[in-house]
Amino acid sequence: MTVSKTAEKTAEKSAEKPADAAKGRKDASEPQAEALQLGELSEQLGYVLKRAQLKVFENFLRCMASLQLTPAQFSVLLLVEKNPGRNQTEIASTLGILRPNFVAMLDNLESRDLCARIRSTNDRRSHILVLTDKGKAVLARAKKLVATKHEARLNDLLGQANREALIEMLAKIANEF
Amino acid sequence: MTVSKTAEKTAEKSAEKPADAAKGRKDASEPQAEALQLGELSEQLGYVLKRAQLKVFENFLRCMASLQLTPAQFSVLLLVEKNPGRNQTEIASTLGILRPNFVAMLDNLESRDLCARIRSTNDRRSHILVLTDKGKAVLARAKKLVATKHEARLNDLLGQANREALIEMLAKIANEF
DNA sequence: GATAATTGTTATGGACCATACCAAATATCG
DNA sequence: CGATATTTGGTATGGTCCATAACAATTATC
Repeated sequence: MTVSKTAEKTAEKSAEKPADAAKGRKDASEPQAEALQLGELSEQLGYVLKRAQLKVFENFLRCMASLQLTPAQFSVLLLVEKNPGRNQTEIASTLGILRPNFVAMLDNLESRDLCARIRSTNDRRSHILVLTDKGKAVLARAKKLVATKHEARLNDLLGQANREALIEMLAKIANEF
Repeated sequence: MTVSKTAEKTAEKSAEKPADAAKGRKDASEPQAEALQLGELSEQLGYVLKRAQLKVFENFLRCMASLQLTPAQFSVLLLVEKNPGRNQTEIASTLGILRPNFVAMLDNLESRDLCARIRSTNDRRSHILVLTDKGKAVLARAKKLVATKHEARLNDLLGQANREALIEMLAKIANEF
């Protein structure tokens, strides 16, 4: 997933046979044949979007290494904190997670004592989700890490105004595309 | 992966027991308890980025349904066209695809007669990649579809200037984050 | 009260990604 | 030159994420 800093393994030998293999090549201008042309690719929305997303997730994981939280887990904790008393279906579907896939995720968070399933008394089918005390504490630390080490990089890179414009445009795409 | 248009399966019954279950509830103001609060989630770069990326890929696949090209396949064809005479390792690594995973991808494109592997005479280990005539034709049609049905939507949604600014910012993130 | 719908869950398969390993071909260097 | 290391395409394999079908328990519907 590196790539952008490519050119370190493309080597220097191929794609030339005539009018060049007989010259007195020795020192300068040796390692050409490098650096592929991205061409129209760098203008493709999907391409640059995916690339940016991978980089951002990668950085997120590094920032959260001490708390061992993935972006998806972080979003679950955030949503449960903001919406206490909701069941699994509501939280999962809001995040675009299918209920079957949400089970293992919750098993993980619950085993780490970050959140808990509580049988609802209204509807004994559903499990109400809440954050444990530890979950609240971990989420608080996670927020600080994200704000200072992760989101702050966007400001350093784009500036406050551009950062907000970017988020807004992405949200528009996510909602109206 | 839908979500944004949620609220159609969250139902209308939970999270209320006192001071409401005895009223004369009948018509108006019935289905509350809807619409979870996204909260800080909508400001999270990674969250909105991933959401936007999924939407864009989804739309890309719809636009390319007639040609049966995924975003990854399209990027391979674009790169091979722009850089003829390169081998698998070079094309794959430029796209962030690991060589082992690139094999099946090429098998697919080659079986559809869109591109071909040619044993290099310089280095008989490597396979030079080229587009077939059919591959060039399909790519040409794909470009038109992407331009008119896919990228055009960005202009309709954000406007030309914002579209360019967005691509530029995403590229910056992909390269410097 | 019979039937339909919902909730959490399991099982399962596909797509994508990453690592280890291999044979053939080439590069490197004593 | 020849022994060793490196590179290339490939296979095998496992992990993660995503999607569908099916099921028991519970609740809604009529």
